[in-house]
Amino acid sequence: MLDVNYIRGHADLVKEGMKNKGEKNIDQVDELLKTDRQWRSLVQKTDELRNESNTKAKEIGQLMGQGKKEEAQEIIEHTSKLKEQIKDLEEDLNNLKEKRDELLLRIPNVPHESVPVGQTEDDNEVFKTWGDPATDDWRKPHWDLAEEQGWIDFDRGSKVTGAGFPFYLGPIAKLQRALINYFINKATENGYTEIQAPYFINEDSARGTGQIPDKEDMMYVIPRDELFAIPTAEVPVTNFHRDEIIDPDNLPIYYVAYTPCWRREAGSYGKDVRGLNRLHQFDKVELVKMVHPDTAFDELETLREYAESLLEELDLPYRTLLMCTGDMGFTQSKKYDLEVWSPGQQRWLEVSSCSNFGSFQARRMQLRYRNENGNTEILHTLNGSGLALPRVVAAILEAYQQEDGSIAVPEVLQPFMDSQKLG
RNA sequence: GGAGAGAUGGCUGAGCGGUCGAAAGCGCUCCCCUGCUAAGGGAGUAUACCCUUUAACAGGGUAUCGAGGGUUCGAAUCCCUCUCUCUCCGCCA
Repeated sequence: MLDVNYIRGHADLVKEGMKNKGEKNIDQVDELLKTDRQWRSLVQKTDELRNESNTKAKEIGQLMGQGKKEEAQEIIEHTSKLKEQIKDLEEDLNNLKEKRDELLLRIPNVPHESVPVGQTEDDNEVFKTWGDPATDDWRKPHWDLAEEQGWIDFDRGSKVTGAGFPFYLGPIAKLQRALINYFINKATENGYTEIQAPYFINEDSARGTGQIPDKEDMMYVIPRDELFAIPTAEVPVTNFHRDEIIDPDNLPIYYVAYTPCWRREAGSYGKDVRGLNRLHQFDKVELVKMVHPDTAFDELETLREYAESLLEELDLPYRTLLMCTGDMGFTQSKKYDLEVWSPGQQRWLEVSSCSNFGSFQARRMQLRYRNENGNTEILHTLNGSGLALPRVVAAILEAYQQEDGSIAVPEVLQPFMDSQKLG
């Protein structure tokens, strides 16, 4: 959520940002400002009446204390009318406030000036390419490899749960465990605090990070207990400090969390969902940062570089995209995507998304710090995958397959696998 | 799941219908005194929003004593609902 004060002063910038993000209801800004004006004038009126009522109530208290009951009674008659007026006004006030907040929640974050303006994924900027994407065509796609060996069982996953919930067996299960360990160890060596988070979240948390109201269809719901299965560790971990005021000495805060992630992925089809490309449940190691506003964009660069270093150490060719305004989503002000090269499929697969949300998430969740002057200020939040497992597994299977049909284990994972070969 | 107790400011903890945004203590900040690793004195010390005003400060008002609703001229105090915490029993990795 944006700062209303900011919108009041920069309505044009907000509208332009919405237009660039491909939002349709740009009129909402004007509607918001109108509602905000109405709300404020009513606040003023209501506060005045409340003031009068409070003053009279105190007088009554004093008169009662002095035993002047009759004088008190006169004032009581007057103030009981006041009370009704206040009640009416409060009802309007609540309605306006609700409408204002509702509109405010539906206005997206403004893209940073360094973000390229564009409409679709074709307008994303290739920020960087690393390694040599192998275009020789003898390599098999990972689903052939894994099913030949009986390492991933999609069919039994479908039987037991449904499509997109595979079983991983033997060497692949171990490989995933190795990746998780490698990712978490590396992150903690780089200053991140390891944190294990709940896998279900309540509605307030979903609203805090912006899954509600924008993206609620992406989540699995547990209606009986009014909970959601987490679509990413970002949600519980960022909400960890919700409604808190952080001591500036403790900034910046870095967390690394491994969790499964659940996403409904409604509307996906075809090659996008083949094999491990897109699942309803997958494992991910997530990085979350809470930082001083002045450092947020520098922190985004170090976050990106850190995520990139993981792919480099795994020796997997990748490219980094700077997402254009139209492709980056509701809550972000700037976002990079890291895509690993899948030689068996001859295509890029997204394995990390590093975003700066500015104060957008933190304002929703009242996540603040105390600045140099002792005043409270909204923190800035960032997060990035480091990394999402299944597509990394897919890339490893494909890129590390040898001519003799065996699959090598990336060097950095060998200590965790006690082996140089899979299987 | 059953029975009971509770939720107050950074912390401890009073208040149980009026002068309470809230005693006291601790902690923290500033000042004074004193002077050697201590003690004493004073002042300040929640958050959000609205208005006025400012370069910044500041001032006025409103709301908030777990959350929401109710009673009342007036609620931290009374009533209802919910959430959470603790104790005991049951169940369980």
